[in-house]
Order: sequence, then C-alpha cells, then structure tokens
Amino acid sequence: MKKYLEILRRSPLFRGIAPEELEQLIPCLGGGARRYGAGAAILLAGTPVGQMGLVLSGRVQVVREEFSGHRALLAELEPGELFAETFACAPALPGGLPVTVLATQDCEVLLLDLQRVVRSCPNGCPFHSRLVSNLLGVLAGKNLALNRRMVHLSRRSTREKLLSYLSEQAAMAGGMEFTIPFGRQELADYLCVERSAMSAVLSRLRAEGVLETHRNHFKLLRLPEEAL
Amino acid sequence: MKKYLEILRRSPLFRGIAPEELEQLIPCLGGGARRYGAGAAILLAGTPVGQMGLVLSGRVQVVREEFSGHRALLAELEPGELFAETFACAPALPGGLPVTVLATQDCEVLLLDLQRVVRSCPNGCPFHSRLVSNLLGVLAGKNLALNRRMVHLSRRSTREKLLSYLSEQAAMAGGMEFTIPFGRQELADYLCVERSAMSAVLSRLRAEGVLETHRNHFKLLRLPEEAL
DNA sequence: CAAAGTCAGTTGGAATTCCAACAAGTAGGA
DNA sequence: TCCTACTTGTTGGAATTCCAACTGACTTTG
Repeated sequence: MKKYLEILRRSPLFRGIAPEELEQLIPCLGGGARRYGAGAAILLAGTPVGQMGLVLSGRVQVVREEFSGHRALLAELEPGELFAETFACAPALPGGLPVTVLATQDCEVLLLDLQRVVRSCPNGCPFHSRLVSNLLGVLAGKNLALNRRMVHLSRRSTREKLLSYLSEQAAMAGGMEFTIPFGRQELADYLCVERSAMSAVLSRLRAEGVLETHRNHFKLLRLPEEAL
Repeated sequence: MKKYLEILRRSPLFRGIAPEELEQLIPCLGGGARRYGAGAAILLAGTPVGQMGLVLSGRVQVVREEFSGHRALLAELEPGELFAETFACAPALPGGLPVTVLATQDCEVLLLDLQRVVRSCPNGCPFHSRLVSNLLGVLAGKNLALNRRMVHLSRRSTREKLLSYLSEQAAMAGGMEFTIPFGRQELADYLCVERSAMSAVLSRLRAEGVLETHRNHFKLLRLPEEAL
C-alpha cells in the first residue's frame, strides 16, 4: 500500500490528508488493496451495492449492460479515480448495482465500505470529517458538471447548444477568448449533436461575424440573443 | 422549532432520526430558524457559499439570474425540501453562489452550516453519521436522476428520446403497462422537445403498433430497435 | 519525402423538427 | 346543460438536422 500513498494523496477522496495520516486512516477504513487480472469483473451489475472503489494501478472501465446485450462504455478510469461512489451513496437501489466495473488490464483497486467512511471510527480519528467532506465534494462536483451539461443539452437547436456552451466557456475563462478542452467530434458528442451539422453551424456563426475559431481556440466577437 | 419536528422528521436530510434525537441534534448544528418576508432574498447569488437551507414553512424559489437579466426558475420548494446543498458541498465555487434563493411568501427557513454537519460534534452525538449518510444520499439521488434524464436527452431524435424514456418507465414499473407522472407538455419539457412534434411522434408509434396510450397511461406492445 | 491517419469543413438529398394555428376531447364550475 | 379552460392531437410550410461521402489541411511515421 505504501507505494500508492502518492496516488491516494492526490485522489479526490483523500485529497488534503497528509501521508502519515493516510497510513493511519486506510486500515481504519478496512480497505485492503485487491488485485484483478485483465478482463476480471471488479463489481458486477445486479449485486448489492455497498462499496465504492479507487483505482490504484492499471485501468478500469465502467460499463452498462443494455437491454439488447449491447455494452455501453460509461467511463474509463485511471489510477486515483473513484468509481461506484454514487451508487454506494444512493439510498437503496432496487435491483442492485446498475453498472459493471471491469478491469481492462491487470490492476489494483482499493475497495471501501461506505459505512466505514461515514461512521466516525471508534478511534475517533479526526480525518474522517475531511474524508466525508471530500466525498460530498466529489458528489456535488459531479452534480454541477451534470447540471452544466444539462443546460446546454436542453437547448433545442445545434446553434443554441453551441452558443450556450461557448458563452459558458467565455464566462469561465473570464474573457471573450478561450481554448476549449474538446476537439470537434468530442464537442459534438458532449453536446449530443452531429459533428458535420455542428461544423456547418460554426461556419455560419463565423460568416455572421459572431466568432472566430482556430482549432480549439475560440474568440467570441458578439453574443447573439439566442445565447440568453 | 417544536412545531416543525414533523416536517424535519420527514425531510430528506433528517429522515430516520427520531424526534427526541432531533431536538438534541438541531441546536448542536447551530441551526436557528429564520423568518423571511415575501420577496426577501434568503441567499444571494455571488455571496460566499457555506450554508444550505431547509424550508420549514411557506414557499421558496431558486432562480438563476441570466446574462440578459432574465430570471430562470430552477426550482420551487415546499416545506421539508432542501436547497443549496449542492453548492454548499462543492469545493470552492469561484464567484460564490451561482443562484439566488427567494422567499415567494412569508416563510421560515432553517439555515445549516455545512462544516457543522460534517464535523462530528464535540458532544460526540451519534446522529451525525446518519445525517451525513442522508446528505450523501440526497446528492447521490440527484446525481442518479440527472443521469437518467441525461440518457434520454442524449438521444438525437424525439422518437428516440421518447422510446428511451418509455422503456425506462416500463423497466421501473416492471411491466409493459404503466402510468407516467407527466402530462404531454410536461413530458415534452422533461425531454426537451416540441410538444406538438412529440404528439405527432406518439401518433406514429401508435399507428405502427408500438404502443397504446390513454392520457398518462401507456402500454408498450413491442420495442423497436431504436430503444436500444 | 511519401503514405497513412486525423481533423475540420463542405455538400446535397432525405428526414425530422419547429412553429403557429386550429380541431377535438375532457374536466370543472355556474 | 352550457361555458370556459385546459389538454391532446393534427396540419402545413419553413427551417433545421441527419447521414454519408468527399475535400483539403495538418501530423505522424516509416
């Protein structure tokens, strides 16, 4: 476990807890590192929910088994990232875990029991409250990200979705010129629109003198009313 | 405060905590009820975030002040409901609270400091862990609801959005026949599509023998492939 | 440098959605 | 019952999106 202290210290769950405190905290959470071979199921859909996981090494996929038998990839996680925390925290999921977590390579994960995280431990160790605070922060952060995306998705047209996203980015950057973290296909996926249609809309916006683009770098010249 | 014990007991935050324990817990959270007149601002956008609120009486609106000065109504809350909990739990929101919370009638609100909720109190009162658990549950539940909706919204066409929603409802009801909690306009709003276009799509699905409808009652006869 | 790959933009016809207006059905109150 | 209000379904033309295929610019790699 020692060799993973650095990863833990930077993980969203253990952030802000000093290494020496971590060594004290981990056993107190009953968390042992487990090793999984490539292709193994770490958590299986339909099984009771109670623990969440943290990737220590290797790579992990979260997938949803569709009606049709088709597998939808929901997330691909790197060391330090959390999984299943939402399900572990949700009150009573009927039908058990709605996703499967797979090891795509040989990997090690730390499985944590929610109850142990929430209850302040008998030793009264003071880092629990930081832990809880971090966990709340993770859930709230996801919530905000989902909400932000929802605001864009709820716009009806590609044009409105784009303008909504771009004006948000401008606001976050604090200016009319900014670089976005997506390529065109990724942006189209994020906004749930057709890439080619989006490209056409971007061209139109350029022609209208609304913006200029260079790859991922955007400059908004003026905001049309649709941006709200 | 006594007269609100029943509301507290049923609120998502204090659920599962007995009344006598509540009386012990509330002061320990430093939560005093505050009274606001109709139209007063309970929490103001841009101010630092640190507390969340619980409606005790009256009615409260959460609104977002848009760029344009336009006000978007995000939620309308009744006694027992929580507000601003996501913002209070999110780590460091630059720019302060992104929404304003208004009293639309005379009302009473319990404002709670997140730090007090998270830190197990000096008296070591054991209900904190239940409280934390509840709060995690609230955030996780919102997360799941947002995710569910996102799955539908991310479908490209009205038809796909509808089928996605209806097959989810069927799955939740455990059968091909179920009643949805929305009227047509509300459903269209939830799925972010045009009501009339949606009506047309429903007609087409009926004509294709995919489903039957009677007001809010639906019967799925067979699932086309687009439903995934 | 050439070949292959990737990314953004363009195009055109089919399909869908948007929008406004209207029609038909239902519920509640006078 | 009549009136009114509300909900749902329908329609038609304009606008937009979808989809597949292609072009051209730039990158990577052998």
